[in-house]
Amino acid sequence: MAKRVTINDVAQAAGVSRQTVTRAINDMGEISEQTKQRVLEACQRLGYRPSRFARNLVVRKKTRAMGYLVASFRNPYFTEIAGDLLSTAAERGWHVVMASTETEDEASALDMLSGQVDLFIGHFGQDDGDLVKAGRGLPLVMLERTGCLPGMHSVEVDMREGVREAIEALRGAGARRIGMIDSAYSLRNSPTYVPSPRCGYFAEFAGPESAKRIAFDEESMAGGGQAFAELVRAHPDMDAVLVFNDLMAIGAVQASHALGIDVPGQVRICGIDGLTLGEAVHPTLTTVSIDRHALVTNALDIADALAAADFAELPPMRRTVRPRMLWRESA
Amino acid sequence: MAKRVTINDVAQAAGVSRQTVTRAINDMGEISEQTKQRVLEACQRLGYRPSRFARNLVVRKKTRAMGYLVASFRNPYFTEIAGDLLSTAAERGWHVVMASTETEDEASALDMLSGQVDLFIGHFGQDDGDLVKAGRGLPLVMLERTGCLPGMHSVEVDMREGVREAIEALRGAGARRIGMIDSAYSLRNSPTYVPSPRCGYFAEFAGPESAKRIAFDEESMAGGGQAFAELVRAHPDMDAVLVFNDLMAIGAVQASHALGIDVPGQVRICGIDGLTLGEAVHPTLTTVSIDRHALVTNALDIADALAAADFAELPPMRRTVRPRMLWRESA
DNA sequence: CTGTTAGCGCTTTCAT
DNA sequence: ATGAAAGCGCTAACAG
Repeated sequence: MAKRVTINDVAQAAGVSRQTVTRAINDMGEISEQTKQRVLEACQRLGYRPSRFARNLVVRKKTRAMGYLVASFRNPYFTEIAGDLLSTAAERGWHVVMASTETEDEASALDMLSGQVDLFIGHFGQDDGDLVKAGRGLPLVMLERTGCLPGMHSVEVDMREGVREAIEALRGAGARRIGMIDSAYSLRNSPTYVPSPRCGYFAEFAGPESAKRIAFDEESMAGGGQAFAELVRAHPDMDAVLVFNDLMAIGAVQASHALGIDVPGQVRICGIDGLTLGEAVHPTLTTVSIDRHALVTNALDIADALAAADFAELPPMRRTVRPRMLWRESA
Repeated sequence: MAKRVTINDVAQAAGVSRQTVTRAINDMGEISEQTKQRVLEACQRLGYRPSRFARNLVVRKKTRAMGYLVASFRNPYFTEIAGDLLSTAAERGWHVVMASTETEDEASALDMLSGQVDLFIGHFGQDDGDLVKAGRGLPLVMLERTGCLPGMHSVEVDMREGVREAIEALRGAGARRIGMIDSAYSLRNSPTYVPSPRCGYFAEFAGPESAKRIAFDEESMAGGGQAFAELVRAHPDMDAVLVFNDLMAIGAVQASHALGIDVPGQVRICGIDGLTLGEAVHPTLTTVSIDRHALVTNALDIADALAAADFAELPPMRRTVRPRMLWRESA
């Protein structure tokens, strides 16, 4: 590996001092146009690139950076959050370094980014201990989950309340035999299916006999369609279904056409998330809407608080966002 | 602004030297468990966070970072590219700092990131000059566009060929009076609508009389639906329409239901992009598909080449990706 | 207008 | 097992 071209090399080549080189490349004035050109020409010739680390080290202006772990780029729920986070973070003077945990595991993503950022934000799935270790002890702002270790902060979504409201609303609309389509996400970490928290709340509020009407599949439109077909076949009398997320719910709505099932006449479908995309299907998707903007804003408030304390370990901060029913056509 | 807590402060507080602190916080061994604990406790107490800049400055391992400007998080085309870029970049040892240019303009995004990254990648819209200036002369890898200034590299998509093929295919399927739905994006920078390049190719291949059958609207499903309605009203005899992108095309397909127009029987609809989402509508969307993965891979090849040259100014590199028809049901 | 001096905060030798 | 010295590459503050 050839030695790096530094400001000294350029200074020497141009026959000036380092300081003059600095003045030229940052056009700071106090330099004659002639020498400036000579210096810039030397930079060009030597292929000089200033070290961003050296510069940031010496410049007082503190640049704050957060690492954001994106769970999936295939689910608009996460990309909408990413977009919101990016623009809001920029407004508040944050840089956002992103990593995808779709292919890579969370720990290695944290590990990779730990030298580049001041804190992490994301929807985390791994164990608390692994996370702080991989993150080199940097603060973590956890979305839709609570952590128990020091340095872990969180923005929760009160999904228990959301599910309760949805079940109640479906009942109010006349539904009697409600089913649920759950995510098979747990299969990624465990050999056997474990109901998601959302599914747990469903069981809690929909009553014990409804626990039979549960199907699970991968978190995609196709998965949702699949599970819906399965559920309808096994329980022809089912008159409503709560779906783990909108992506799967949209798949269920699509599948209903192929299966010749009238929605909401025969079966009511209710998703969770509140995606805009839910308006693109027929019938449009009724859903438990999560306020993504509030989620992001709360997370950034925590980030700002941490920054104000120079990222020292602070007592855990917790915020909660309350979802609300978004009544459209499918239920 | 309180002075930053440095390694020296910790060393002093723990009654050891800086090096010992380094050993403790990076668990490097050659240190007694006892002093290590004492040092870590002091770190905790003082709220010490190592400076990532100082560390990166002195560590030999070079970390490479790219700035990626995302045009929109509301169009899956861009988020799919983002996801692909993120995972591929991680594999190749790159960090990706992202900024959204949906709310912020490109120049200020570049300016903001210029101190944090080694090069930029993105779908750029602004003038070459503004871009290099805002990017502080860092190399730019432009997606679906060519730049003329030194330091600008690009991965083009041969959309002229793509549109030619689409028009030909529509003609081959029997279409005679083809229209186009264009993006109104130009209105963002100019006071009056300017046809996009895609629309230019359309005019070139669809013949002069088709130039009357052009409508434009914002790049969204709603915009596509709007434009489709407008076009159908003005030209009831139109038998096919090429749409600027899949998002708008999906909107057009949705609108066709409301308008009672049979697709493809009455009007054939062909999008551009090749989104997976095109399979979620009925009828599924025929489209000119762009290989996003190839786009990203080519961009990263260029990035790697630049990194290999320590980001010195290299002669412009250009790659081209060829789109291909993806024949589904809507045309 | 240009050069000199003095660090930024950390890790790497190399002693001890 | 610990400490001292020597920078990493750059810019701020002052001289001249």
